[in-house]
Amino acid sequence: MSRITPQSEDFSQWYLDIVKEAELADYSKVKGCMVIKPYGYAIWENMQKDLDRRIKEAGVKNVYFPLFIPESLLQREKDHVEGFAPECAVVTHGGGKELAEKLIVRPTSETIMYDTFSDWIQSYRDLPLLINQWANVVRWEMRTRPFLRTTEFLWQEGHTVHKDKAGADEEAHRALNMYIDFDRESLALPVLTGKKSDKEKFAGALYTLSTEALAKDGRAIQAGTSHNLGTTFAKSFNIQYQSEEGKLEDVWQTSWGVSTRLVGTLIVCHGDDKGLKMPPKIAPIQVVIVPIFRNDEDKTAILDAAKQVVSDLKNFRVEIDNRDGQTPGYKFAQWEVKGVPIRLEIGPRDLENNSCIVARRDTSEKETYELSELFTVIPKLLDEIQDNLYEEALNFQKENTRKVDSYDEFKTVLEEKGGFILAGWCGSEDCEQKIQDETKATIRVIDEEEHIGKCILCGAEAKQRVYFAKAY
RNA sequence: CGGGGUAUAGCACAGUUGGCUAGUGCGCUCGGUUUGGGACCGAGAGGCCGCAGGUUCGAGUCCUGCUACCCCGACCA
Repeated sequence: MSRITPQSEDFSQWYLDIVKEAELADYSKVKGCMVIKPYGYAIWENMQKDLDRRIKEAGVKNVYFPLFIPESLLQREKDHVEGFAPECAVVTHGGGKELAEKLIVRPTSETIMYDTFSDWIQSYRDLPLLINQWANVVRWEMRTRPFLRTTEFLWQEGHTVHKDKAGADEEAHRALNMYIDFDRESLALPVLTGKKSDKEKFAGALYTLSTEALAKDGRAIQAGTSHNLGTTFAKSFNIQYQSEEGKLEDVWQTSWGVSTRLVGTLIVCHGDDKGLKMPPKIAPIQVVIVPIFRNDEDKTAILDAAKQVVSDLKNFRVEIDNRDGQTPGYKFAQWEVKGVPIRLEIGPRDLENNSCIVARRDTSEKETYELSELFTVIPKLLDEIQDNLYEEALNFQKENTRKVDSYDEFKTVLEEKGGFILAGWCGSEDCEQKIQDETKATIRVIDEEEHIGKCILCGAEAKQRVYFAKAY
């Protein structure tokens, strides 16, 4: 097995090495698409389970809508279609004949869902409508990278319908907070949150809220978004309800989602030169046992001890690596690439003392424990590792978030350090665009809506204070 | 769509001014020695050299035309 390129040498190559060496995914024969392998899929599956629980706790029901969207339906909302048309895959033939109406492979499901929502909703008693879908979507992006940007990706899209702005605002923020909690508690990821600028918001939305993580190469990565769609789609898709007063009113809507990009986010935020570091909460394997033996007697005794450990830790995801033909050193390295939080080494020396070696992936520390105390030690250690990963990521984020007062300083920090840069902004799209053209940095989120200070580019009174960064 | 590159075994690559039998490392199979930080020895299996033409006694190698993929931009979860 080849070694991994160090992060400092070529981050992009390092990333691709991890995806390959940790057996997360392969390139597929279909351009821009990937084959997600069992280990990579298991990570996504664990995220899915965790998030699905949170979604259901909020009273949101799962549904499934078709993959194909009739072209006319997608075109119903002007801003939305302008945003998505260039990246749509289109089906023109079916049953050997040219279709009377082209079908768009969904880039997102607003249009096809909302056309149906207009039938589902008549009265204020039908609201709020809280719907979620786990699905695949296709966006024909020009440049792709496994997990971080693929032509086809898996995601969760929540779609809710409310009586008024207050209802939609509340839901958009509830979803955002759900993502913040999920990122923190399960993925051990600290995120920056806030509103997007108008230029960066979702096509057709009133406003977009975002969670932004910071990769170890200093670039921002959008982890999740939550949109207040206002009444835009209500008007295009004719979704109205009769209020208590008997009047017809437009509904207010939200949509929110996270994707398989989160798997890539884990890699770029937690990974090191040895490979991936999986947060215990969503690690496919939380503890791996590597038995070490010279002969068959040792092997039998050690495997028996290992099986006892598995049963002591039956509430955890524990695996015994009893493969023949690989040396322990090889196995150690391989499980480190895959980011397994805890490794147990059990050999003849340990067995004599009824003990084993416990190695942490996050700190590389090794300690010896009695076999009989593992059932109390391991759960504690897993929590500790989960917390430690969050702390490390948080420190990194803090160290790489800087405030600047001038454009020169902005450019210097961006070039030399990267990370999030806090700066004043006059609110004009011209300045935003110009900064992007000159530096490649974009506004990730708005920090303060009202701000006293100057726009770093034009020097006018700043309306807002925003976080800039180069982004994935 | 611009700029750069690559195409040879599952993967990473070498293959000279054309030369006869297609190479190396990793991985894989078998046998043995090993096993506490990516083991070693030996024996094997595995190829339409991206596709189509052309030049030549002879093409992986030279010429022409395709096609695909990768990297850097523009677009974006």
